[in-house]
Amino acid sequence: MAKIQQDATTEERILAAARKVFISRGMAGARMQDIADEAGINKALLHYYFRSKEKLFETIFKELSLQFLPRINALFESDLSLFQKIEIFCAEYISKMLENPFIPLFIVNEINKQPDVFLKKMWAGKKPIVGKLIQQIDEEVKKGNIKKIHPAQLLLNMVSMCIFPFIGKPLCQMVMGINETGYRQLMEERKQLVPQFIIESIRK
Amino acid sequence: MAKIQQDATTEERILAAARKVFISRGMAGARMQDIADEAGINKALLHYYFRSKEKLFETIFKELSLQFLPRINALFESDLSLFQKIEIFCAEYISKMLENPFIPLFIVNEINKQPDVFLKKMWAGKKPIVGKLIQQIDEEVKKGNIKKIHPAQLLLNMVSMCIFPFIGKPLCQMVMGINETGYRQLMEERKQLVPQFIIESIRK
DNA sequence: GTCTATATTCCGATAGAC
DNA sequence: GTCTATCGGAATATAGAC
Repeated sequence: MAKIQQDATTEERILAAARKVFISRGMAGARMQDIADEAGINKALLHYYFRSKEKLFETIFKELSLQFLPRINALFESDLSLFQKIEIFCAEYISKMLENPFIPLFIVNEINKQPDVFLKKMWAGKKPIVGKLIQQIDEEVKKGNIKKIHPAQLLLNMVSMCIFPFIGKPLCQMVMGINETGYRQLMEERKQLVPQFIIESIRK
Repeated sequence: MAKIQQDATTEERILAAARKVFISRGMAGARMQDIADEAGINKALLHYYFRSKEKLFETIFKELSLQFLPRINALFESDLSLFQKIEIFCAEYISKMLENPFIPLFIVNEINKQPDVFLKKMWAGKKPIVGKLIQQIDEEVKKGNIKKIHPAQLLLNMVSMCIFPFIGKPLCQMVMGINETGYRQLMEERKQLVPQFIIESIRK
């Protein structure tokens, strides 16, 4: 059942296969045999390229969980206005997740399984920088431009509305009774709708 | 490492232990040995009471995922106003999750691992009934009481803001740099804040 | 009902030929 | 680099004594 592109190098084929299997089954549920089958190679070759299942997982997790961090940090630390940051964040983030709807659940899930050392090992101190954004929210409140709100709550609302619909995708589809197309339409709409929703709720 | 109450029956001790282990590690990550240790009994007894790991998991998953369904359906199908339903749902749901912060991720995660047959087997047709709530939103829009919004989007916003902060708990704590107490305070605040936030965003 | 001991299957990892 | 064959351990499940 090898579905990975045949023209890629072996290492690239392994990575693509590992990405697919780890995302859909998680570290504990993934099998090296499945990854090998998916890559169209032998199990032993996995260990030749990556010493162990853990090392392979580490590679994939780092890649997936850190891929958007530079862009997010650049956005949040930029000199754009608060409203502009909200609009851009929602639109970009939802677009990215539409390309790969199962990545957020994969990441959140693995983080929860290893609350302690995990992140220090995987992220080595890297994390989203929200200081300036928080400060901007506080300033807008003080200036009287928006309603009084705890900055962390506003940030949490924004992130929740962007990410949860992907984390709960199957559940959403079942409850709403919609198919793949209906789901995608809903998500496309949210790129504009979520920022509107947030801005309406905080403006005076 | 038996931490379960000693006065309970063996079956109850097994269920309590299984709940704890399955919630924190998931079906694939859980070990029958861990459940036995947690219950303070022998591995073989698990198979005596529940034929297999799968049967035991099924019992726990059904119990946890269906426990709030009757109350939610009763609320959504009631004759309360739209705003009352939003207020009660958020307050009750956040309260319940504060007692057991890891249940939502457990459920969402397992659902995603078995998109197809899983729910039919586990829920057997049961699911949240949102028909009347959707209808109420449509009516309020038509009456001109609230802004024009797709009912599914409003529902999705509400559910996202209630559930995601628990699903992403460790991530939230890390990004915000807050401890357990700070996190709980934030969640307590959200019981009032989320309904306010929603109502502000849709009222004209 | 509860235990110890054991069967059985599965899976990550390695050895060694090509 | 890539394969086949196999080791060794871990995990689910069962047998059988008490």
